[in-house]
Amino acid sequence: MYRDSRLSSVLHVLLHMADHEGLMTSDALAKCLGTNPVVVRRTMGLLREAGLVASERGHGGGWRLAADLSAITLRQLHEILGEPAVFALGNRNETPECLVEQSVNAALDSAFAETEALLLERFGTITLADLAADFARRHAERRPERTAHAV
Amino acid sequence: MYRDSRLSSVLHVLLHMADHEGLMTSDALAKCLGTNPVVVRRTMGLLREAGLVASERGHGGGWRLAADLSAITLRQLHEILGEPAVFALGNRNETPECLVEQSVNAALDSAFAETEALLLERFGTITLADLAADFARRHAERRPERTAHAV
DNA sequence: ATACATGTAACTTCATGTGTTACATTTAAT
DNA sequence: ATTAAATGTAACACATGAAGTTACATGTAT
Repeated sequence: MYRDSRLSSVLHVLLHMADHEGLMTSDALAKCLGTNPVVVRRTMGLLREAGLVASERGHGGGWRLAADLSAITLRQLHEILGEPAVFALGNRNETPECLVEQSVNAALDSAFAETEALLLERFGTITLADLAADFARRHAERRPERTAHAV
Repeated sequence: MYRDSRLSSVLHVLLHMADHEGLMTSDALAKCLGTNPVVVRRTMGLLREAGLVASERGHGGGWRLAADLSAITLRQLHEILGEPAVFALGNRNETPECLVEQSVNAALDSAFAETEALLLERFGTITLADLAADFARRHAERRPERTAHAV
C-alpha cells in the first residue's frame, strides 16, 4: 500500500527553505526530495493557501517561508494537508446492521481513536523549530570543529 | 488509499463461528461479510496455520474454532495476518543521507513508534471473548425480554 | 457417480499518492 | 519586443497491495 509521505516531504522542504537565504524554486526543492517540481508545487500550494509560505511567479520567482518555524506544528501541517487517514487498517464496513460487526467496529474504533488522538497530540507539540534545532545538533556532531555556532 | 480490513473481517467471522453450532462453510462466512468465499479461505488459511481454526474438506466440510475465545487477542490476530503496516503515513525516504531529512525521519519515526506501541498494547488486552461479551450485551439490549441468558 | 466442500493459482479491480507531460500565465532581463 | 525563467494547473500514467473474481484441482460424504 502506498504511504502518504506528504507530511515528511513538506517538513523536509520547509527546513531547507529555513536554511537558505532568499527564494527557492520548485525545481531546487524537487531536487532535495528527489522528485518532480510539479509535485512540489501541488503540495506547497496547500501551504500557501494556509499562509505558511508565499510564492512569487515569473523570472527570479520561487518560494519563501511566511511564518515562524516555532509557530508551525506537525499537527497544523497534517491539517493543512487535509487530515489524511492516519491508519492503513480499518473496519470493513463502517455502518453495519449486524450486531456482531457493530461490536467489532466499536472495539477497533475505540482503539484507533485513542491511538490517533495520541499521535495528533504529539504532532501538536513538535514545531519546525524543534526539527531545525535537531538538524543543527546533527550538523554540529558531524563537523565538531564548527560546533560553536550550533550551540 | 485502500485500507486493510482483514483484522475486522477475521474478528467478525470468528465471532459468528463462536455463535454457531458445528462447521461453517466459506460460503456462509462470505455471506456474513458480503464478499467472496475465496477471500474467506485466503485469510482463514492464515488462522489455520496458526492453529486458531481448523478446516475440513469435502462434502459436509467447513470451518470451526480450534482455540478459546478468551485466549485470542487482537494483537495475536494482527501478527498472524503478517503484521501489516499500521499507518497510512510514512517517511518519504527511510535511509536518507540528507541530515535535514534524518531529523524529519527521527521525529516522525519516534511519534509513529510510540503510537504503534500503544495500539498494539491495546490490541493485546482485547480478546475475542471481550467482543463476544459486548455482542451479547448489544443483543440483550435489542431484545430486552430475553436479557436473562446474556447476563 | 455425484454433489459439495476446501485449496490454490492467476488474474482483474480499486483507491490514492506520486510521477510526468504539456501548456498557459507571469515576471525580469536583454 | 523578445526571450528566458518561474509558478499554476489540467490531464494522464504509474505503483501498491488488499479485495474481488474465475477457474480448476483435490478431497469427502451420500
